Amino acid sequence: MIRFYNTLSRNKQTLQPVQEGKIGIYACGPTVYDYFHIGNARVFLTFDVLRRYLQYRGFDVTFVQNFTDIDDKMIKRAAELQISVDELAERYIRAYREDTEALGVLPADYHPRATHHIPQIIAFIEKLLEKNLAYELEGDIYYHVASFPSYGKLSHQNLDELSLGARVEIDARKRHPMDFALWKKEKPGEPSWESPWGRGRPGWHIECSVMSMVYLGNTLDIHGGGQDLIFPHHENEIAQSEGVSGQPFARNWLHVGYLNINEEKMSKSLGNVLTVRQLVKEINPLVLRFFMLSAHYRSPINFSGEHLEQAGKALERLNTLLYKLQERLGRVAEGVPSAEEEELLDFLEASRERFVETLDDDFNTAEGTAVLFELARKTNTYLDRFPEQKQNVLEPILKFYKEVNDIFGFLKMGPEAVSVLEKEVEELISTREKARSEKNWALADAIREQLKEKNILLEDTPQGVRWKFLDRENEKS
RNA sequence: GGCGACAUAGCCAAGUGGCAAGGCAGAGGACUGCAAAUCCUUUAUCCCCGGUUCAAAUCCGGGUGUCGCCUCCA
Repeated sequence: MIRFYNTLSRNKQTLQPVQEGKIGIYACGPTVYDYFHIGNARVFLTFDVLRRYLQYRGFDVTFVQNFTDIDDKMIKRAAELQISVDELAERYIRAYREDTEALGVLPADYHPRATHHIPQIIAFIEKLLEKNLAYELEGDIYYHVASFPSYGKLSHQNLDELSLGARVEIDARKRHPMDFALWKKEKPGEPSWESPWGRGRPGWHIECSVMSMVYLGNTLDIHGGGQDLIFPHHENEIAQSEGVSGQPFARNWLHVGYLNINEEKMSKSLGNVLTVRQLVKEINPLVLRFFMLSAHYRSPINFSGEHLEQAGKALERLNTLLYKLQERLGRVAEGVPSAEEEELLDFLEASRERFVETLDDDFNTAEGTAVLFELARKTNTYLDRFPEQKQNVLEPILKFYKEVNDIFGFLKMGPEAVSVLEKEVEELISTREKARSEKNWALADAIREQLKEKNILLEDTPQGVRWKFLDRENEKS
C-alpha cells in the first residue's frame, strides 16, 4: 500500500490509480528563460526518483513535465538578449537537458511546450467561456473565480480571505480581484497567435491544465511541483480543469519543500541564486543527489558547503563498500552459506522489505538511505571478520544496492568503480610492496605520497594493497 | 489581517502512542610499520507549561521561537 501526503486533503492517502497498474504524473516544469537553480533541481530530482520508484513498484508510469516557453519573463528576457522568444526557449531547453543529465535526472516521457499546444489551449478556453466560467474583457479572457464554488480548496483559503490580504493593485475592470488571465491580448512586438478573440497569447496557468489533460486525461494520479505553486498556480489549474471536465483534476497533490541557501531564501534580490550549471562545475552532482534525498521531500532543506561536505563523506562510506564488494567478488569461495552468512542474507531481505515499506509511506527517502547504511555496517562486519567470502552472499547484497541505485541514482556503480591502472602506476605499487616487505618505510611512504598527488589513494589491508581514485570533486564545496 | 509549516545530540536528519533510525563531527578501544578503510564502545531531560492515557517526541490546549504562502517564483 503506497501512501502520499495530499496537499488537498492534508492527509496521507492511499494511492489508488485511475487505471489499475498505471500512474500518470504531471510535474510543473521550468520557465525556460534562464538556467534552472538548485531549488528547481530539488523538484526535478524528487519527481525523477518518485517516478523511478513507482516503476520499481511495478506501475506503468507516464511522466509529463512541461516547459513554459511563453510568458512575461520569456518576453522580457528575450528582449534583453535581443533574440526571439523561440530562440530563447530553444537555448534554455537545451541547457535544461544538459543540466538534468548531469544530475542523473531522466527525461520525462513527454516534455510538452505551451507554444506547441495553442489550438488545444484555445479550445479549452472556449469551453470555459461556454460554461460561463470565463469572460472577455477588451481582448483578454479572464477566468471568473467566483463562479467556481470550491475555489481555494487546495490552498485552504476562501475568496474573502484572499481578497483581504491582496497587496496587488486591483484591476477595477475585472469582476473579481482574483480573476486571472487565460488569454492575453497581443502587444506590439510580442509573439501572438490567432484566436476567436483576436491575436494574443495564453496566460500562464492554462497551459498546465490543457497539456496535463491532453497527455494524461481528465484525472491525473499525481500532480505536483514546488510548494510555492500551491497558490495561485495549482489552485487555478483546478478551477480551469474541473470547470471544464466536472471531474477531480488530480488524486494526489504533491508539493516539494523549499531549498534555502545558508538559511536564506534564494532570490535574485539577495543575489544568492545558485544554478545547477554553476554548481556541477564545482561539486560532484551525485553528492547533490544524495544530499537532497537524505531529507524528506516535504521538509525545507538548507543548502550549504558544510552540509554538502557531510553528505559527500556519508556517500563515500557507501561507495567504499560497493568498491570492496566488487573487488572481493573477484576472488570468492564457493559453498553453502554458514549460519552467520545466512543471518546476513536474512538481514538483506529485511532491509529490502524495510526500504520498500518506508518509501511506500509518503516517499520517505531519508529513512530509505538509513536502510542502506545499516546494511553497509553489517556487510562491512562480514567483510572484516571472514578472510574469505562467498559469492552467493556478496552477489545478492551488491544486487540490492544496484536495485536501489536504479531508483536513487547516487551510488558509484559499474565498471568505473573497479578500473585498470596504468602500467606505470602498477609498477610503482609493486615497488612499494617490495619496499614494505623490506621495511623500507621511507620509500613506501614516499611512493604513497607520490600516488596521492596523482589522485590515487593506497590502502594496505590484510588482503593486500588496495587503491582507489580520490574523488577530488567531493572536497570542494 | 487570513492560511500554513517547522522546533529531536556539536551539526544534518528519520520517527504521528509502547525502552529515541541513520549520517557527519568528537571521545575511547581493536586492526595497522605509519596511514587509510573497517569494526566495537560511547555522546539526547525530543523548545516551554498544562492536559488526555497504563504508556506521549508522537494526541489535545496554551505559550515562545523560526520560516513560508496570501504578488512572478520550484
